[in-house]
Amino acid sequence: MEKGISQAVVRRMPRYYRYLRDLLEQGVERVSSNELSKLMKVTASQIRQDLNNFGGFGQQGYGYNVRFLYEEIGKILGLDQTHNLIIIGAGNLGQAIANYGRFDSLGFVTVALFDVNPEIIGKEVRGIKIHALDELEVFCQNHKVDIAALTMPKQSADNTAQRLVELGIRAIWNFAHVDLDVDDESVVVENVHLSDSLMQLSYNIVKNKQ
Amino acid sequence: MEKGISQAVVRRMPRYYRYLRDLLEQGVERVSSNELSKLMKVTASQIRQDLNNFGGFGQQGYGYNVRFLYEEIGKILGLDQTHNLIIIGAGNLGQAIANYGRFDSLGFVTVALFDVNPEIIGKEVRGIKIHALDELEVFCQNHKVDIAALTMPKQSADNTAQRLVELGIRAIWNFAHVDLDVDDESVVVENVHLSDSLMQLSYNIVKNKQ
DNA sequence: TAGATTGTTAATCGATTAACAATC
DNA sequence: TAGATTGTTAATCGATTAACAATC
Repeated sequence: MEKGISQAVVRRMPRYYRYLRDLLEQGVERVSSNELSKLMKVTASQIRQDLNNFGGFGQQGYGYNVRFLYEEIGKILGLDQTHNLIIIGAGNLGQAIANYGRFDSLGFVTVALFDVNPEIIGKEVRGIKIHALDELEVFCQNHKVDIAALTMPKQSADNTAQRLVELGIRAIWNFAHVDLDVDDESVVVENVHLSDSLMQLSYNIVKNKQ
Repeated sequence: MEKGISQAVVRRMPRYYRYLRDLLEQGVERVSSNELSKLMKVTASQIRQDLNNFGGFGQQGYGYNVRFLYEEIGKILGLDQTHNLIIIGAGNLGQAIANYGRFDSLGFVTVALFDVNPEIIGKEVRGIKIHALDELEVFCQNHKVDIAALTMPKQSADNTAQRLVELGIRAIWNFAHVDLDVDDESVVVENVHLSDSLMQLSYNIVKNKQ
């Protein structure tokens, strides 16, 4: 359907979504690309171009209806459906994600955690059970699982990713800091390399100092 | 010094750094842009262009010395110096960062956590004390603090960022999902919007399904 | 209708890739 | 020296911005 939309555009959509929710909460009914551009510090041109990749959501002479646009972007981002999430690696980061309620309100529901540490297997995080990693196959065969968050050491990430692909997972949200080697085109991989981000920060500090 | 280098290039540097460390650990001494390009799945041209923004690290007919290049990129990223980090918001995510030993080995040392919750103030995470947020000013005046990680609810993020800027902090690593309004050009802001990343993932799942 | 603002085409800008002379 | 591979310039590609006709 919407083919060939660049990831540069896609990456900006959540940000629009965020600003529109704020406007909505403030009771603002309509917004022009110009007003939004001032708020978001991007060009009005970019906003109109970005949105028109997905359809004409505005009206000449009026602008955009905030609620309508908010909901449309929600649909574009797939937030109108529920995504079941499992978390592999129930360490601090895994538990942080499991505990983060906001993801639920966006439709991302954590259904299980997995770990290899016998001391935490069987325990619960916010009512969600920590399973043994060995049970991954059985669990995935018996539950609908859309997304797996990998919050585990990088040594076993590649192997686990492979198992997940074979189990027909749709997407991997990878926090392990390797670049996963997933050939299967139908599996979406999104990397969050926190240390890369910290290094970029550090680069900019050093640059600023000069 | 190195002026006008685009963030697109900077963002790729940590990735080079990662691959070079892997090569180093494997005992590889030299690598050509062509070999590296196959490994990293980028063009050799891009590698050479990227690196030459910072200087000529290679040698015609030979390629790049892995150890030398690794160390040079480390310097470019400011990893040859220690950065002191404070974490504001000692919830799951804050504690996950404090517990993550790898940052230490990159020279990012967590020196304190802050929170408003009296139940956790005074406790420790990996030997690092959780302070009352009220003590922020006193702490920063008495310790060298380079980076503040904001792992707190978005409601108070703007206000806290302002306090940090006034305290002369160098950089803010922002996990609160607002776009911080920091005017001061000398303060580096790096945003990590986990929910944005999850929405991008979700977009790509929906797109793939069609 | 007149004014406002979109949707969309055209122009510009920047980033990526290709090519090749320089040189180890 | 000959072969290999960089550093760098030129060509291409894609993304952003500007402009404006369409239209509410």
